[in-house]
This record gives sequence, C-alpha cells and structure tokens, in this order.
Amino acid sequence: MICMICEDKATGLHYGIITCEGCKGFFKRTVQNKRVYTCVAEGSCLITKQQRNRCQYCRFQKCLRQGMVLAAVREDRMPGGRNSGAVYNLYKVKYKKHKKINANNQNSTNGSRQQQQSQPHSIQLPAQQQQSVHQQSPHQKSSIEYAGLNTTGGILKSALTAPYMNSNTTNNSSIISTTSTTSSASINSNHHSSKQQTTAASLLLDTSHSLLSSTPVIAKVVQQHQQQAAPTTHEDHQVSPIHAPYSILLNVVRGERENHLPHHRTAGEEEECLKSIQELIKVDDFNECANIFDVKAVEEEDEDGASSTADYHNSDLNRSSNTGLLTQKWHELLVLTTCAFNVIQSIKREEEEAMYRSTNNTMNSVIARVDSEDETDMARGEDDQLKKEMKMSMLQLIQCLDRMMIEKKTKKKKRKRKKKNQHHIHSSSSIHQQQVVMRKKRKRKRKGREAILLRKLENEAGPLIKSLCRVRIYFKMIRIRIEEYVLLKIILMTDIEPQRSNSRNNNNDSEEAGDDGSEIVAEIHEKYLNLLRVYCESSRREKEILNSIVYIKESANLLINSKMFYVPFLLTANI
Amino acid sequence: MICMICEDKATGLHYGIITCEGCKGFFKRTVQNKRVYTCVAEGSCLITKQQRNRCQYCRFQKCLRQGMVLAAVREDRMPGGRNSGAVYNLYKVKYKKHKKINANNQNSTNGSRQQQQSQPHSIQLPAQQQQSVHQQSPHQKSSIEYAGLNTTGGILKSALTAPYMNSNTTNNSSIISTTSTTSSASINSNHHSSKQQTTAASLLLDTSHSLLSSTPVIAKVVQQHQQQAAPTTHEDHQVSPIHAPYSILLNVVRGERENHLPHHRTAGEEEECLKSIQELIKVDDFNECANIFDVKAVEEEDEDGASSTADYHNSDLNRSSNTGLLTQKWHELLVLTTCAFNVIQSIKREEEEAMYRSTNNTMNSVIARVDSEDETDMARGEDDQLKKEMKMSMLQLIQCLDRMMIEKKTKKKKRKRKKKNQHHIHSSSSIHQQQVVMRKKRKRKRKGREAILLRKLENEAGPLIKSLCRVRIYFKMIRIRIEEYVLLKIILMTDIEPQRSNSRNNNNDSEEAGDDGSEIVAEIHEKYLNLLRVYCESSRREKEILNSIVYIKESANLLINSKMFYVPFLLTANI
DNA sequence: CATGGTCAAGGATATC
DNA sequence: GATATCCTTGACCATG
Repeated sequence: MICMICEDKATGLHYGIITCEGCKGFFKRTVQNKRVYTCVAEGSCLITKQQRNRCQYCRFQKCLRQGMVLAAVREDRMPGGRNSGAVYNLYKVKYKKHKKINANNQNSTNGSRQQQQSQPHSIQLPAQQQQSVHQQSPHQKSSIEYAGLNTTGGILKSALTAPYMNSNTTNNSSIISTTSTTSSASINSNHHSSKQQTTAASLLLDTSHSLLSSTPVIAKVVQQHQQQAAPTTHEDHQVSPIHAPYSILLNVVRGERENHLPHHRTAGEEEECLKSIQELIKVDDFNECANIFDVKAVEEEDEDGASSTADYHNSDLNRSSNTGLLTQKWHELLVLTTCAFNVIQSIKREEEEAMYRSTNNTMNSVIARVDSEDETDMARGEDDQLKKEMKMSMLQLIQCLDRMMIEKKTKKKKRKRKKKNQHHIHSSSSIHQQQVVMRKKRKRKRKGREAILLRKLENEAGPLIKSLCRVRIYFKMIRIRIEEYVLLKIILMTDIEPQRSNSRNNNNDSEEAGDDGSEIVAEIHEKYLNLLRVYCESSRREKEILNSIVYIKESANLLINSKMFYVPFLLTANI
Repeated sequence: MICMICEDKATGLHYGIITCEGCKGFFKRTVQNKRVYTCVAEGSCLITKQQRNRCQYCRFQKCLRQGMVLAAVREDRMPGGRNSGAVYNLYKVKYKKHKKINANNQNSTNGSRQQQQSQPHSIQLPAQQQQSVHQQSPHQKSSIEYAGLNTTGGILKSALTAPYMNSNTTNNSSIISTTSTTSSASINSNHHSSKQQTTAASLLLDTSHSLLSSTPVIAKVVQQHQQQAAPTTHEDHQVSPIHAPYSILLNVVRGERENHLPHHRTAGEEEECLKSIQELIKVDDFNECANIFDVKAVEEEDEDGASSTADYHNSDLNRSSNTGLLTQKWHELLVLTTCAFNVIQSIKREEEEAMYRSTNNTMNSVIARVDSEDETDMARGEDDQLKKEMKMSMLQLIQCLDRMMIEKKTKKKKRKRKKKNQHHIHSSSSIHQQQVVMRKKRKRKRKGREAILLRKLENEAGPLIKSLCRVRIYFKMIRIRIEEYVLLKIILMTDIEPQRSNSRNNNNDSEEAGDDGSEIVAEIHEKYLNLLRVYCESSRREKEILNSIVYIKESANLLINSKMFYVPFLLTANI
C-alpha cells in the first residue's frame, strides 16, 4: 500500500483515502488546529516522501484533492469507534476500489505508464499527476464502480454507489452539453487552470437550475455555502488566485462541519438542525408541485414550452438522448418529489380529518397503529396493499388521461400527438396509443372501458406503476415528514461519484483531472446525511428514510426505460 | 441506560454490569492482554465519559469495583453463545441490583446526598467519593443484597450473596481487630494511602494463617499467586510502591485465570485443571484433620495453647466477641472441613470395602445407586436418614466426650474447667456442665447414661447437630470428592463482599475506601468457581456441590450461636 | 444478546 | 514546535 499523498508506505484508510501515518497526522493536526497555510511558490509543489514537509499548503491541498474527508476529523476528539453510515460506507467503496486497483496492477507496477503510452494525445506529466492517472484510469474506474455496487450490501449502497451507472459508456461532453444548454452555464470557455477544477461544483450549481422542483432547495444549499464562505475567507491570508474558488468552497464545508457532531447530539445542535431544515422547507416549492404538476400544466405543455419548467427540461434532457450524466438523477428526484408530495399531502389530510372528527383518542390510535408498522409488517401485507394501491393509481391515471383527452379533444390534437410521438419514438405501443384506444372506446360503458384500460396499463406500465406505488406505500408506511423529505432530496441529489475518470476523450485538460470539486458535493452529501441523522434521532428512523432511496432508484430506472416520465406527474395531479 | 463506569450511554450488560462499548472494550483488552496499570495520582481519579481515558488504573479499578466479572472474558476467545451456570446467575443478581438501584433512585437523583446528610459523622467528600458513596451506600447495599437473596431463585444464591449478612450492623473496626491479632497483621499501622487499599487482600492473607485446616490451602493459593506474580512483575516498570502489593495480587489472579475456560473445555485445559486441583489437595492437610481433631489434640489443648492451632485461633476469635466479620467464615469452613472429612473418609472406606469384597459388579451398582440420588430423593428419605444420622452422631459425640473425660480425669481438671469457663462465659447451660453431669453419671449403666445424655444433647444442641448431620448427609448423598472439597473450600473462603460501605464510623481514611483489594478476593472466588465448573463437567454436578453452601452456612450460624465450636471436631474425631 | 474481532479514529512521545 | 511512529480506543459487526 502506497500513500496517495506522498507515496510513502501507507498504513490503511485514513480520512477516506489510503495514506501513510505522516499524512494522516498532518491532515488531522491541520483540521484540528484549523491551521491555514500559504505556498511561497505557485501552489503546485511536488509532494513526495522526501519533500512533503517543504510546503504545508500544497500538502494539504493534495490531501483535499485526493479526497481526504474533513468531516472525518472529529470535533469532539473522541477516539475509537467507527465512522457510521455514509462516510464509513464511502470508505468501504474507496477501499474496495483500492484493492481492485492493486489486484489489477499486481503484475506490473508500470501499468499507468503503459496506459499512457497507449494514449497518443497525452503529454508527459509530473510525478503526482502520473499517480493521479494511475489511480483513476478509465477502465479500472468503471469496473470498480460496479464491483462496489454489487458487493457492498446494506441499505445505503444505492445512495453511495454510482448513480450514473448506465452512462459509463458515454463521455463527458454530453454532460457539458447538457449543462451548457441551461442558462447559467458558461464555465466551459474559461481559463485553462480553473475550469476543470470547478466542473463538479458547477454541475451542481447548474443542475440546481435545471432540476424541477428541487431547484430552489439545491440553489439554497449552494447559496448558503457561498454566504458562509464569504466571512470565513478573510482568514485565508494570501490565498493565491489560482486556488481561491476552490479554497472558498472548501472552507465553507469545513466551516459548516462544525455545526453537527457525528456522534453525540446537544440541544443546541438539534435546534440548529431544525432551523436548517425549516429554512430548506421554506425555500422548497413543495406546495407548488400541485400547481406545476397539475393537469392544467400538462394541458398547456404544448402551448408554451418555455413557461413549463417540467416540459422544458424534459425536452432538454431528451435532446441529449436520455443518456446524459444527470438523467438518472433527474428521474430519481422526480420520483421522490412526486411520491413524497402525494404521500405527505394524504398524510396531512388524514391527520386533519382525524383531528377534525375526533378527540385525541382516535388520533393516538392511528399514530400508534402506524408506528407499530415496520418492515416485517410491510412484507406481510405488502402484496394486498400494493395491488390495491396499483389499482387505485391506475384508475386515477386513467381518469386523468380521460379528463385530459376530453378537455383537449377540441384543441391541439395534432400538436399533442406529434409531441407524444417525438417523446416516445421508440416505443411500439406507447401510452398515447392507449389514449387513442381510450378515446375510441370513450362512448362505451364506463366500466368496461376502465377494465380494458386497466389491463392495457398493467401490461405496458405495470412494473413502473408497481414500482412507483411501492415508493408511495413505503413513504406512507414510514409516514415520511416534510423535513425528512427535503433532506432526502438533497442527499439524493448530491449522491454522485466523481466522473473525471470517464474522460477518455480528454485532451490536455486532463492535467487537472481529479480536481473537479466533486469532493465538495460528496461533503455536502455527507453533511446532509448528518443533518438527517441528527433530525431522526434514532438510527432506525434514519435507515427507514434512507431505505427509500432503493425504491426511488428502482422506479427511476424503470421510468427512464419506459419513457413515461409524465406518469408520476399524473399520479400527483389534482384530479 | 447509563454506563456504570463512566456514565456514557450504555449498550447493555457487559461482563456483568451495564456498560458502554468503550468500557466493555477496555475491560476486555485489559484482561485479555493482562495489562497492569498504575495511577500517577492517588488512585482515586474520577471516571467520566470525558475523563475515562486519563487514568487506566482507576478505570479498571472502577470496573472491578462495580462488579465486572473477569471470568466473563473468555480465554478461548470464542464469541457468541449464552452465558450459562454460575457466571450467568451472577449477572442476574447484578442486573437486579442495578434495576433495584434505579427503582430506588427513581424519584430523586440526589438520594446519595440525602443519605450523606443523614450521616452526621461523614465528612464532605470530593465528587468522585460522593459518587462512590452513592453507589455503595449502606442502606442500599443491604437492601439490595437481601433483595438478591430473596428474589434470585437458584442454587447459587447463597454463594453469590453477602456472606456477612448478619453483620451488616457492625463496623469495619471489628475486622481489623480480628486480623490484627494474628501473627502477620501489621498493615493497620502503615502509611496512610495503602492501608485501606490492601485491607481485604491482607484479610485473605491473614485469615489464611488463622484458619484451621484451610490454612495450607488458602496459603498455597496466595503463595501461588505471589510466585506467579514475581516473574511477571518485572514487566511492570515503575509500579509505584503504593500500588505494588495490589498489582502483584492482580497479576496473580489474572495470570492464574489462564488455566481454565468458562465454556469450551479442551483436553489440555482439563489436564491443567486437574493439575491445579491435585496441587491443592497435596497442600491441603486434609488427612491431618484426623490428627489435629483427634481426641488427643483436644486432650492436649490446655497444655500448649500455641501448639494447637485450632484452639489458639478459636480463642482468638472468641476474644473478638464473636461479632468479628471473619467469625462466620471461620465457622463455615469449620463445618465444611469436618463434614467433608467425615464423609470423604467414610466413602473411601466404603469403596475400599466394596473393592475388597467383590468384583466390578457390586462396585458399579453402588455407584449407580448413589449417582441416581438427587435433591428429590433426599427430600423423600430425608427424615429417616437424618434421624438415624443424628442418633449416630450424638452417640459418637457422647462416646467421644466420655472417653475424653475418662482419659482426662486424672490430670488438668482445673485448668480445663477454667479454660472452658473463659470460653463460654455467657452460656447458662454449657457443654462443660454436661460434662460434669456426664462424669457424675459415668458409673451408672452405660445404656441409661447414654439415653439421658442423648436427650440432653438433643435439647441443647439438637438444631446444631441436626444441621451438621444434614451437611454430612448431603455430602454423602452427592458423594463429594476431595477435589470438589478443596475447590469448595476456597470458594467458600473467598465468598466475601466489600465491606467499605459499612464504614459509617470511618475517619479521613474513608478517602481510600473502595480500594481495599476486595476485588482480588472476588476474583479468586470467581476463578475457583470456574475451576469447579471445569472439573464438574456437568452443570448439574456443579450445582450439587455449590448447593452444599446453603447447608454449611446454616450450620455455621447455629454453631456461632451455640458456642459449641468443638462439636464438629468431636464428630470427626477418631474414636 | 453478550461475547470477540475490526480498524480507523485519537493520543503519547521520541525524533527532527 | 512540528513531525511521525506506535499505541489505545470504541462503534460497529459477526458469531453462536
């Protein structure tokens, strides 16, 4: 094992990466004592075993760049124990990654150089860059990601492994093209040294503008980071311009890290947590779901492409041929948002009704009943509940489609059909054909028509609806709260893996590979995982919440393949 | 649940008490690696969650003091499985204890302080001492002990609860006076910090000199400890003089613990066990009982008070007015030794006879018959057997007394009477009056005299003899072996409870209270309980052996009150 | 569910 | 004073 910082003999995983004791201690001291370093040179000093003590600034920079996790340095200084939850699993994945690399490179230590030779466009890099390439070569990366995905058991696996798993064969340009179609994206044409560095962070910023109802939440998160960065930046005297943006974001995360201890909660901390969540809820346009996803919005989707964000970005994503590196995530968030909206609304209604019609008696019994439900109960009554939910959902869907057709029959028939064809160009028997069938049979008896449509729906979209219903049932079962939902949204959103290793077609920009700020996203991810933990209080509840990610991802995958992105909208629609 | 060591969040029962994961691991490592710690302060460091890693010595001390069971750390390192037998029952008691304390302190967390206020002689102690008082306050202690005694069903209850239960109202000074009368006791006048610390250990050492036939066994045990301590002590660089003796004993106990596994026996281990037992038997002057307790010895008791250990220590103990906290134990050991001697001798004779007059046939049948007997059989035929045994015992006693009188009538009449008066100054109708009666009637017909003496004996010493006979019958029934006897002896001897909480009259020395080495005795106790378990192989047998303690204690209590300490001797005497 | 094991945290301390 | 080695620690996990 070789230290990822200085190539000294490594002693294991430390703060997220394989390092030696020296770099481990250096990182610990730096973070514990909040040390701030400066580079007397250009901030690109070579870090080797011999030279590692020459420049603290560059050593720490390399620590961060290689992925050492600030949050892993404990605020309470309590020794022992294991990192719980996300951080720990993340470590595991990285460790597997490392072991896999070792296994692959068992025979030849010059593997990286051999690969370099096979890349005619690459130039000779300095030592640490070579190492960087060595550790993140494209082929290794993908195989490792899958290995981690397949072998790492546990609830969090889908939250911690690559969300872009079905886009490994595509290249970076598609992301860039996707983000560049959005309003705020203009980073790509900037100066050489900083553009790749900020790619991932920009990605987050960009997607926060392009992603549906999650937009305000994510934007707020990033905004908070930037606001908090400003006052703390003055502490960094003489930060070189080259590293300024990077340092700001890093400082931010570091500063925010102080708000929550990984282990033991204090009253003040809980208050802070609740405050943060309330702020997120405030900025989350959750209630706008009803309006945005209303049937009326769907009706008007052809009239004004730009005004409907949903359709706008849909078509945007569709233009990038559904293989773009954020499509999956978008669908995931879509599933989460619609399902959670539906469930939280119904829970709210239910509680209001209970409140209205009775005293505490029934209320308590309802809560007690629901609280007593858990996974085992779910497994028992799952089938019945799922069937019931599916039938209800499909009926609702049919009603919704029906109503849509009735109201639209007089106007924009052709445009709509054309649009639908554009969307579902590859599906042999798509929903819009169902709609045709539906319209054909509209004058028959209502009962018979519904039954037929039900069968058709079940045949074509059965798995998808089933999966979506499963998400909804799960949310209902665990009685997800809006606070949990907003946290989950950010956790799901920031649940990404660095993509720099996929840059097979990269040109000279690959010099800066491994420095795209994806650590920041990962740290935000961890931060909100922590917030969730603090909010949940019990680890059981936390796991319940995070468990939903499995169902969400499953649904999102089906949704992507079935190309029926509007189904969730319709399921949420106010009919 | 709060950790009983550091008040951190507890995760359950660990090694006998409710602890956190940290203290659990600390205890495990300490025992597994045979670590020896020293305190740089006075050995009274406060152990809290924040400070628990500051002083390993005091942390481990608190672990032992709070009742963590060394034997629960498995030598074979086999994980999993449930604790069975004695250790498990011990847990139960301690768990009840804990729950009881919680129940008692439910209303006020300041219960200990309130109790302190009710003790006019107590001085204000530092925080950690207050805590110590809190956890071991006299009232709680006694009620808890009794609660454990009353509620914990099972055979081991008397072996696991306070052997000094009828001495809770006395104070420490009586123990000290008892031990200080023995030859080796000069600890009491030593320097301030170590005297209380070593009290219990010294007690063991002292009593090993003062206690009858158990002397060699106990002495050997302690000696073994010291011998084993010597070679290992050099590893403890810079053990402070204050803690040296303590450390030695701890090393010893810990070192010896290696010989036996609590759960899974190996052939080698059993061999080790047998070896240890054989060594104990070798040093136990069991066969000397016959000589020491011989009539001749009794005859000569007035001639040389110092040469007869039995009488010497008897008078010694009697001088401490029978309330001394080792009197009970002494009587217990007396009952055990004499009864076991009697039974084992008779069994030996019986077996030799059986061996002599027959082949394997009868031998096996005898053994089979005896083995099939258990508690239920005892209950059934108890009365008949007991009556028979009592009559035989009393006849023997009379014969013995008779013979004594005959052989002594010509010499030392006065001295003997004087001595007896000195011993039994408070008894209105003592045995020596019987002896007078006996002598008066010696010239009458043998039959008639015996009958009268029998009635007299039954009236005055009936309950005692009955109880002693019960012990003997029990030992006969379970066919106690000498191996089991020597183990039982040590178990009974070391079956003590820390007495510091009773020190209501303590002066400033109470600062050192809670560090008197009684843990060491408890550890030896557990160690030999383990040895017994290993030897017995079946838990049924183990329970049979330990069950005898109930009868022994009952007899000892009667013996103490009747002041007929020599009755057991005479019952064992070779007539 | 109470054992033992794991292994990345923090701490102590000789070394630079 | 910073560094780096070695050791202790403890939350989590596997086990029976």
